[in-house]
Amino acid sequence: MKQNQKYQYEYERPALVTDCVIFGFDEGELKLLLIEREKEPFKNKWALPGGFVFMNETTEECAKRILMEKAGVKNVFIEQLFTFSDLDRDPRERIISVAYFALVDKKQYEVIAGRDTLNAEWFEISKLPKLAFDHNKIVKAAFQRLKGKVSYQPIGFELLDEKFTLTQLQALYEAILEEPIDKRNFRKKILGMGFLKALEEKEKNVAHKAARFYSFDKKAYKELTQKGIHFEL
Amino acid sequence: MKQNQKYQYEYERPALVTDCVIFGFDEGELKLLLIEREKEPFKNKWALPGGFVFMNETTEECAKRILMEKAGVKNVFIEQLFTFSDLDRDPRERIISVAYFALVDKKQYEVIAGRDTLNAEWFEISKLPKLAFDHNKIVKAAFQRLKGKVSYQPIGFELLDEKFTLTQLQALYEAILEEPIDKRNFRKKILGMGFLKALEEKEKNVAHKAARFYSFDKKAYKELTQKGIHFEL
DNA sequence: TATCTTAGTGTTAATTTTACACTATAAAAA
DNA sequence: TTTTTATAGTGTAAAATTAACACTAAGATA
Repeated sequence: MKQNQKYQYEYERPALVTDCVIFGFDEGELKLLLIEREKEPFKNKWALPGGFVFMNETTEECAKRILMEKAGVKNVFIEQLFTFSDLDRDPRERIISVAYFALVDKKQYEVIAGRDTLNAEWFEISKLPKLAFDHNKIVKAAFQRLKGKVSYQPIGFELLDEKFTLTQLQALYEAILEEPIDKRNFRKKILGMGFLKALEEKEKNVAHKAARFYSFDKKAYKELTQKGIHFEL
Repeated sequence: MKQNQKYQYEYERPALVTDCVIFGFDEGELKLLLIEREKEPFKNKWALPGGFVFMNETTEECAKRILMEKAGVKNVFIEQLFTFSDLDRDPRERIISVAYFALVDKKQYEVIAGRDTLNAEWFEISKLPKLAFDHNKIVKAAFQRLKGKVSYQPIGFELLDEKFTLTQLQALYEAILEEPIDKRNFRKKILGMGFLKALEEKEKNVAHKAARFYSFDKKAYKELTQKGIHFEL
C-alpha cells in the first residue's frame, strides 16, 4: 500500500478475484463445470473455479490461469461477464469478483481432465445444487448473457466439436434458448448465413440415416462481418 | 492486508476505482461530460470522472457517489460497463477500473451543475479530445454498448426531458445509431409499442406547427415486459 | 396574406418469418 | 432378406414485417 501515499489516498483495498462459469454441452443438455471446495467457508460445497488476481496479470489472464489450474481447461473462448461487488458476498472479508464465462467443447475437455486433483464435476444447468458464495447469481447472469448472445454471435460453435451435425447444432440452440425450433426453418436460416462449411464426412454407426457433418468457417464469417453483414437467428 | 493470512494468500492487491462515462443529448448531438484533471498524471487533460472504491460500498454505489461528487449528477440511470485491467493503464501503479456509464437528462443536469468546483465540460462524442489513461477506450466501449442496447431496451428516454417530441426522440436514435431513420416508419413502430403516452401539451413559441409532447410510460412498459413482450426498433 | 419551417399522416411492394409433412437411408430386429 | 425403427433431409404457401416514398397541416414571421 505504500505507493498510495504518493497521491494522498490511503484506503484499504478490497481483495480481487476472478470466478469462471464454464459451460459445456452434452446429450442435448447445457452443463456447467463446478469444483468442490476443500476448505471453509463453504467446505464441500460446489463452487465456480476462482482465485486471486495477481499484480502481473490482467483479469482475463487470471481467468485463463484459473481455468487451467483448477479445471484443466485451456485454449477456450472466454468473455468477461460482470463484476460482483456486494459487501457480504464472501463471509471472510471484502472480496470483489470479476466473473468470466467460458465455452468449452466438453468432449475435448474430458481428454485433458484426467490430471485433476480437485473434485470437478459437470452439472446440468437446470439441476444445479446450491452453490458457495453468490455463485448461483453469477451463473444466472452468465446463462442470461449466453442466451442473449447466441442469436447474434457465433459463439455456440465453441461448445461443439469441430465437426457437428445440424441436428446437434439445433439441439444446442434449443438448450440455450430454452425453446423448440422448427427444423426446416432452422436449417434454411443457418445455412443461408454462409459460414457453415459442409464436409464430405458423415456420421458412422448410427442406426438410421447418417447425418452430414458441418464445421464453422471462421474465415467466411470474418469476411461477412467485415462487409457489415451480421447474423441473426 | 492482515486478514489475508487467514487463508494463506498473501498477495499484493491492485487498487480499484470506478470511472463513469456520462452521456447527454443536446441539439441533436450525443455528448459526454468530462472533467479536467487537476493533478499529475495527465494534469490538465480531460478524463472520465472516477475514484477509489471504498470498503463500505459496492462498485455501483461508488459510481453513484463519484457521479455526485465529481459531476454533480444524481438519480440517473447507470449500468456497469466493463472492468478494465491492463497492467499499464495507470502510470503510477496497478489500478483496475470498473467502468460504468450513465445517461442523464442534460437540461436537468445544467440546473444542478452550477455548484461545481471542478472544471467539467460537455463534449460532442464525435469530437472528443485525447483523454487521460485508457479513457478513450472506455468511452468507445460505452458508446458501443449504448448503440447495441438502445434498440431493445428503452434507455434512450433517460437522455431526454420527461416530455419530448417524436422528432426529438428520432434525432436521439439517429445520433446513437449513427444512421438516418425514416420518419413515418419510426413513428409507426415506436407508437405501436404502446409505452409512449401522448400528452395534451404541445410545443410553444416555435416558428412552425407545434409538435405534441409524449412521455415514456414506465408502468405500461413494465406490463409489456411481464407479458414477455419485448420491444425492438 | 404570403412565406417559411417542421409536424403529422397511409399505402404498396418486397422481404422475412412462420407453419407444416413426407421421403431417404442406415442399422437392427425379425 | 425383409421389415422395423429412428433420424436426416427437403419446399411451399400464408402471414407478418419492413422498407420506400410525398403531400397536407399548422404556427410564427416577414
